[in-house]
Amino acid sequence: MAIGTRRRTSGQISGESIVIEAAWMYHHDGLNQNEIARLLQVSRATIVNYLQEAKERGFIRISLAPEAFTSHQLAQDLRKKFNLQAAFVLPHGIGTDDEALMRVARGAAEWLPSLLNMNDRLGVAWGRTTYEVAEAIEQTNISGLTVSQLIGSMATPYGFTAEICSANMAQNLGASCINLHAPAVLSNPEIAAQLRNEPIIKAQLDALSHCNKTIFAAGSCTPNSHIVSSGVATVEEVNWYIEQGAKGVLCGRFIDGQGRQITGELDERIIAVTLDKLQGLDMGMLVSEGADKVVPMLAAIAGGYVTHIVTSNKTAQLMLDHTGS
Amino acid sequence: MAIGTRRRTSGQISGESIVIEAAWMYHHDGLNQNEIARLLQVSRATIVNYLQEAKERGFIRISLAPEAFTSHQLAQDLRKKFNLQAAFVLPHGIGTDDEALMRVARGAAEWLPSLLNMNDRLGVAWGRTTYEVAEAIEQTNISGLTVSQLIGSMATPYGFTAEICSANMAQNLGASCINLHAPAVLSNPEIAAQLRNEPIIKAQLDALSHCNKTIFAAGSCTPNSHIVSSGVATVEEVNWYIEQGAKGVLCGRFIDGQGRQITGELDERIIAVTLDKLQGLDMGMLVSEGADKVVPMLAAIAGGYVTHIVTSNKTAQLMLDHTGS
DNA sequence: TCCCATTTTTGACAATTGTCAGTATATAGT
DNA sequence: ACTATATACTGACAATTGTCAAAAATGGGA
Repeated sequence: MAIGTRRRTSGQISGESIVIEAAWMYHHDGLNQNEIARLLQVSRATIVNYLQEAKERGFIRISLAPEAFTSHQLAQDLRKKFNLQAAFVLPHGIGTDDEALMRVARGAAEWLPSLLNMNDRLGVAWGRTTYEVAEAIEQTNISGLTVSQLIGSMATPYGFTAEICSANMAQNLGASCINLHAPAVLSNPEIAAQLRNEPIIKAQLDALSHCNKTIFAAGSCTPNSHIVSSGVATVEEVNWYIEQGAKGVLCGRFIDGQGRQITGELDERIIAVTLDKLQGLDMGMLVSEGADKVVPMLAAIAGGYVTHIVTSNKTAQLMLDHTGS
Repeated sequence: MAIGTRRRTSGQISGESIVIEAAWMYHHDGLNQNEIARLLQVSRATIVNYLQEAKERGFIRISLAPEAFTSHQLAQDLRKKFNLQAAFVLPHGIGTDDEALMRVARGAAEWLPSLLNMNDRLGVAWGRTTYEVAEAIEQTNISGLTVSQLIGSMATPYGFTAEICSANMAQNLGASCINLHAPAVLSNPEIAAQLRNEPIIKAQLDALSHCNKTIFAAGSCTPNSHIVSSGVATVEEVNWYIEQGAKGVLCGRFIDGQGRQITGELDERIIAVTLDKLQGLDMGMLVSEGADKVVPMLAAIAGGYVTHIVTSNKTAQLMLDHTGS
């Protein structure tokens, strides 16, 4: 058998089988490379190559068990204090805040597939965090899953759009994707209303109403935050919302400290899901990280949009320590 | 932050967080132990300890991607020839047949959880193979899953019973378990009939009828096979069934080359699911390995009990080469 | 406060794994 | 049949990881 699968003497087909064989022996049988080399009658260096090929081709999957991040004290505390189904708390690490955000995104990417079932309809928001989560998801295949884009697209300096967020996520989850083929913000309420009534857009917005799970980030609500730099709102508009008591941004909508939507002129011009559709779903996964996100996150939780949370231990601690405004 | 999570200066809680941190840095960030040691300000040997602790506590999961075993030529050929949903073909390896069986069992254990959805009802057969599969499943949690025992128990020289097979599997899948609290074989048909009518047993047998997925092995049908040594049937009984054209054994029932059940006196005395309940389900996973299992496996497939198959490349090749009886 | 049992960490050494330039084998083109 | 080119493999050396006995730190009792 071993000789029959020698690579040199074979085509491509059994050629890959010896790679799998080596990977199995190494990772399951716990043999070391010398033993495997002897058994398969090749040099040890070749085994190194086989193992690398197995890694590159994605045959070998290394993941950290979700329990490690949901079971420790900080995660439990979060879960209890905010009445969540589960909290996933990653080490913040010693790096920059940006590195911590990447960690949180990768953590969410690893956790998300295990929370999805066949035939779920997942709504996906837009933002740096969401984009990184989508990118970091490893290829899986959840049968019958549908991914929907919760907010229209913006041309941004960041180089990723809401469409790319949802499309990437759908791609990596093996899901079908419903995009919103519309800009997020229009210049006046009338054209926005017209667009919402276009059959194509109407159908897409309708599909959003039937999402049973969502993933989103909490946006901070300050004149120098993402909502302004991405061009969704002007500084004046944001200041107006702040005056009305806005504490955070969710899918392009402003919310107060209790998570209630604050409606203003801007809301008439936005093409996005309405917040009432996001309350009380089977799952609402809030993925955010950073001191500036604490208040928006608490607001989102208060509004009943959140059942699962992914953040770092640093941010989690700030959330627990936060004394209600 | 790093200093705050130092182990020496803390209780147990943040003590485990540094273990997770090290594991994350190593496996996700791709740092080596020296870099991690420097960043966390401990010696490299300590990092080794942390990583081992993470491994032991199951924080780190290494698995081989199912695609590696379902996508290559042999698996595709099996799938097409026998009209299966999927085939999972593992390397037989250079070891003994017993080692190959263990591999196949572990392969099935790794594949099974990804084929189960919430609220499934999984029927579990009995045998060495089934036992090893159950043992090898890593702890997961499939919500609402129910595991049912397809055949009553036997006291065997092997030290495992049908109850242990299903209980272990349920345990490791985080499922609830319906056991059949009855012996597999009784001394006469009358007492078997009485037992089947006992309310408790009746309810349990009834539950079996509602399984939508099953996992089982094909038993060979010869005087020196498992079915005799386990005490289910005598040599005389097996010989009688062979004369009637029996080619294999499934859940204690004899089947011919087309997978049709051959009924005899013994069937009256057995407490087990009836084979018609196992046909055309959402999933029927056949896990078997060895040259002597080829004919029984083909019979089981012909009978429509099988949608998924797990075996070795050696056995798979024999199945493909087999020229009809 | 000091001491002792236990746990955690460490440094030095051993074993394993990764790299890379060079060699062997297969494949395609004339 | 004979090169040219690409692909797969190997040996020697470098880097990383694992082991283990000894040292440091912890946490209770006297």
